[in-house]
Formats: sequence, C-alpha cells, structure tokens
Amino acid sequence: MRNELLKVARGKQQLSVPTAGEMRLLQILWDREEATVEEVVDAHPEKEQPHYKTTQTLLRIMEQKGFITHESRGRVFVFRPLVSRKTIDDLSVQALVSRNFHGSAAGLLIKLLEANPIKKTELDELEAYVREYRKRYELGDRE
Amino acid sequence: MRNELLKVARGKQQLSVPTAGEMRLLQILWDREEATVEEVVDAHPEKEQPHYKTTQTLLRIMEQKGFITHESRGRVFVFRPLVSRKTIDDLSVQALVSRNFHGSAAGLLIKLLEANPIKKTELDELEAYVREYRKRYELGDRE
DNA sequence: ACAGTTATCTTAAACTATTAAGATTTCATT
DNA sequence: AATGAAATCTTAATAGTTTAAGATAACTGT
Repeated sequence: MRNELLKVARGKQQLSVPTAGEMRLLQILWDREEATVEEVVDAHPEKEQPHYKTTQTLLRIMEQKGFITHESRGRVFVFRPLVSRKTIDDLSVQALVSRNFHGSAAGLLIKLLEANPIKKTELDELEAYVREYRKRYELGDRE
Repeated sequence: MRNELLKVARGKQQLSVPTAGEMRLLQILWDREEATVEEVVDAHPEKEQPHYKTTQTLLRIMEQKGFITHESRGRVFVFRPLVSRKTIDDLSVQALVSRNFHGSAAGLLIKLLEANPIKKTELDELEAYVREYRKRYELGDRE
C-alpha cells in the first residue's frame, strides 16, 4: 500500500517527455477520457492504424512510465491518462525551449510570431494578453 | 562527384529533428561558426564536458545526417554547421506543434503566454510585434 | 462443460541514440 | 629518420523506441 504511493510519487518526480508514439496515444486518451486497446487502435485514421499488439505493448510501457493507468473491466483493460495534457505540454515546451532557445520562452514566442502569420482574431487575443500583462506590471505586481 | 551532390541533396530533403545531444553541439557550432573537436568539448561547462571520442563520434554522425560538414586543417578537422539555426528551430517547433498541439501553432502560442510570465523587456518587444502586425493588416496587406 | 475467440503476458527483433575503447594514421620534434 | 603525441577511423556495448509474434489466460456461446 505505502509502496504504491511511493511508486506513484517517484513516477511523478521523474516524468519524462513522451516519445512521438506515446504522444499519439496520449492524445487519444485525453480526447476520450478512457479507452480499450481496440478503441485506441480504431481512433487512428484508417490507413495508419497500428497493430493491436503493438498498441498493447506501447500502452504497457506508458503505464510503467507513469503516463497512464488501467483498470480491468470484464476481461479487457480500460486505460486512462494519469498525466494531464497541460503537464505534458508544459514539459514538452520546456524541453524545446531549453534545447533550442537557450531557455528563453520569449525566444520561442517571437519565433512563432515570425513564422506563423497571425490571423486577425488571434492578433486581438494576443493584444489583449499584452494589455493585461502591461496592466499587471503597472500595478507593480512584478518588477 | 555527381554522387556527392546527390547525397547532399537527399540529405537536405529528409532533414531530421536533431536529438538532444546533437542540439548541444549544434548550438556551439552556431555560436562559434566553426570548431575543432577539442574546442567543442571545451565549450561545455567544466563539469559536463563529454569525452573527446564521444564528441568525435557524435560529430561524425551529425555530418552523415547533413547537419554539419568538416574540412581538414593540418591534421585536425574543423567542423561547421550546414543547417541554419532558423531551419532547425522551425523544424523543431513544427514537430512540437504537430505532436502536442494538433498542428496549431496558435495553440502553442497561447500556452506560452499563459505559462511563462513575460519579462518587461520581452513585453515591449512583443508589443512592437503586435503593433507592426496591426499596421500591416490595416494597410490591407492581408485579410 | 467444452470449444472457440479474444484478451493479456512474455519475449524479442530491428532500429536509433549515446557513450567510448582500441586500432590506425599523421604530424611535429629530436 | 625515428619516436611520441594526438588526431581520425573502426568497432561496439548499452539503453531506449517501435514493432509485433507466440504463449497463455479468460470469457462467451452452444
């Protein structure tokens, strides 16, 4: 019992960045909340469905890594995510920023702005963010 | 001779996302323009210097992948990047966006704004971008 | 209850990434 | 020219990723 908790705790501490294959399955689990192996396979576009057994193995590994968990329902396993989309997104962004942008998130941000022509609606949203931040600074919330 | 060209051409076509280790060395080469194996090793912080031979091997693999090239100078090899920082940054961002954000760069952008408190100087820079974009839109450059 | 189907469990092959040792070559110095 | 140092070249061990086959267990329908 206590071991379980320790395992979970340790798992959380050293959460790794999911591989490309793991991300594919995580996206499916996040979208559906839970899924069996068969459902995960079927969630792939027709032409790219991985083998059932391949998916099973990958899910087992993902469980070892602490990304997901499962519960027996009848004779099948139902898998659910243990980590949130936000957690993994943050982790992934952090990894990218540290690898490619010397740790500066703003560097990545500027790159995104340069590379992707922003739609007008997005520009409005962005401007709102800037205004909000500006206001916060003017209120002396942070230096 | 013609084979060389074909090799280079094919290399460019299927440029892969550099691994973490490869990025470390690429950053050094980008910063210095060129470097020998020894210089690459020495460019690492004191406590994290990789083994000379490890670095040699990694550089050779990076050359195979088309990331860098070398030239003999005396008896040592001097390595230079073949791909630009921009190219690799774009590729890396693209990979992240496709893996984590269903291909939406705007999704990543919003995440960055939410997650990372922006510094005042960065805020200024960001605001300048917004203003410039706004102007471009008002000039009817794009819909 | 038994047979068939469909799951999971065990195992592993192929490939990539990372690290580095040992062999060989090359250059400078005596 | 010989010797030693330092570079490259060859090879490989270890770990992680991706894929999937074969063995075993469990449920379902007749």
